[in-house]
Amino acid sequence: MIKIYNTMSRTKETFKPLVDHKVSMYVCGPTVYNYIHIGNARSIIAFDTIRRYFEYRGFEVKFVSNFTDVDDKMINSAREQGITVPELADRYIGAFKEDVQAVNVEPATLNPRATENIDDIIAFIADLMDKGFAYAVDGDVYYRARKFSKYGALSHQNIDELEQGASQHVDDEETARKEDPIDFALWKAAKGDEIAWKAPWGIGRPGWHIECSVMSTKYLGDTFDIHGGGEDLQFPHHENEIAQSEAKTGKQFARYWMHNGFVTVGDDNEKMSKSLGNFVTVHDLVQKINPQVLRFLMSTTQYRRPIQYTQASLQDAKNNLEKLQNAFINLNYRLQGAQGAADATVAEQAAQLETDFITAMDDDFNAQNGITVVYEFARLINVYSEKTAVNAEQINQLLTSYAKMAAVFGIELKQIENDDAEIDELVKQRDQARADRDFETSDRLRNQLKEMGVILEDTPQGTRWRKKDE
RNA sequence: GGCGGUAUAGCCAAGUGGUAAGGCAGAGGUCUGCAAAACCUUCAUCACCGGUUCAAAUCCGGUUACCGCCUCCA
Repeated sequence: MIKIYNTMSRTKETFKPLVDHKVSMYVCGPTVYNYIHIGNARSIIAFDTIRRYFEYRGFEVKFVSNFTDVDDKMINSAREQGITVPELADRYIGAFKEDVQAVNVEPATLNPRATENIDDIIAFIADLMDKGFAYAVDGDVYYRARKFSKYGALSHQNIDELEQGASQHVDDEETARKEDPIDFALWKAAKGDEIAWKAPWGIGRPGWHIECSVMSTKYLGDTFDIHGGGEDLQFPHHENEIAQSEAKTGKQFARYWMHNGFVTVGDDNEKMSKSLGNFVTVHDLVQKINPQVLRFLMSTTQYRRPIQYTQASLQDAKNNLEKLQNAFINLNYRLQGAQGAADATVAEQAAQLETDFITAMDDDFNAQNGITVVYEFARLINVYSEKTAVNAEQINQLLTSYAKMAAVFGIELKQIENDDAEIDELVKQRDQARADRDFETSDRLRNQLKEMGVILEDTPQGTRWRKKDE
């Protein structure tokens, strides 16, 4: 039984999908006006891990994540760069896809774009106007938040206690146009010659919140299983999505609300964000480090907990990842000449660990406990690897089971593939020197290989080598 | 002001009543010609104060510090 912490109820609830063995998920995607930073990546990776775990447990997942490809920031950024908004969007959607692929995120089932759904958005807004939940003022359209009685239920806010302008992001001119300061924009009238579409109430573009209501219900149905995003989206974004969607359909919107914690930086553990300027982009980071290390750092903390991004945490992730990879390599290496009988105790222990893994992950995707089981599996494998007699079939079973677990976290474990004749030759020469007990020569050769970034490992089955990963 | 979250070893971190998982780093050891990899051993009384209980990191009350949201944000 998978349990999910539902932000709406603030408790862990047993997950019961709308349709047996299927999960429908919608996760709010980025506004594509620049590269994503590792805080954005955290969210994407957290939900990718959740999605992968559902798949591990045999669910079929329909995963929809949008691109916000028109808004103020898009318009301003495009203007500054002297290109059109669609050009800007195409550029950064391309970059987004490269970045998430680098950290091994499975492609979404669908990545709808706001601008490709304008007709649906207009129809949705028109419906809200008909139902009395929306009103037009000088080409803008606003939602009457107070009319939706459950407004504030998700974030557990009382409308009357919300402090106006606490975030210092209110626009006084806009507030003056609204019936109530709490109302939010569904449609924004075009200023000047900026990108715009024609709607019954005037030329303009959709507000931010409406696109998610439209695209999620369009592709997943009026009611779907899971809606996710960063915890900063709880209010107002997700609150507004609920208000819009449920006012229109009269049905429950998302059934489980999941929110991931932030990546924090600096001594005071401040939230990483574009507006604070304290961010590291995935694009830059993966030039410097193995993307798998970033993936590992991001996916092995429980998704609701914050992650501290520091050099030390990165180094930690690198060491741990290597440890897991080494176990795979060590056992894989024993495949050659494996002729022993299977070990029943080992098989039993492996089965137990699989059960432990499920127990850990079923509890609201507790990755920290899940990864602990993977470490234990690695130890089991290493111990087995050192046995004099091993069984090929058992090796394959262990490796498959182990790799499947690791894959939930987006960790790809694979055999080292060496195809460098020059290195092979040097290794061979060193082996000969060792056989001749000419250790001066063998050590010289080993140092020479080290200079080339090659690590040697002498095992009872022979010497093997691998490139040192920076 | 309102709502919420954190505080566990040098670092990361699990743990919601029964006597502190796991990983990194460190120390010692095994294996090795020496290494590497791996394995074994070792390393904390849980921010503070008070209370409930046979028993609390875990429950209650209070204090302190830090973080997030309150119409840009993952």
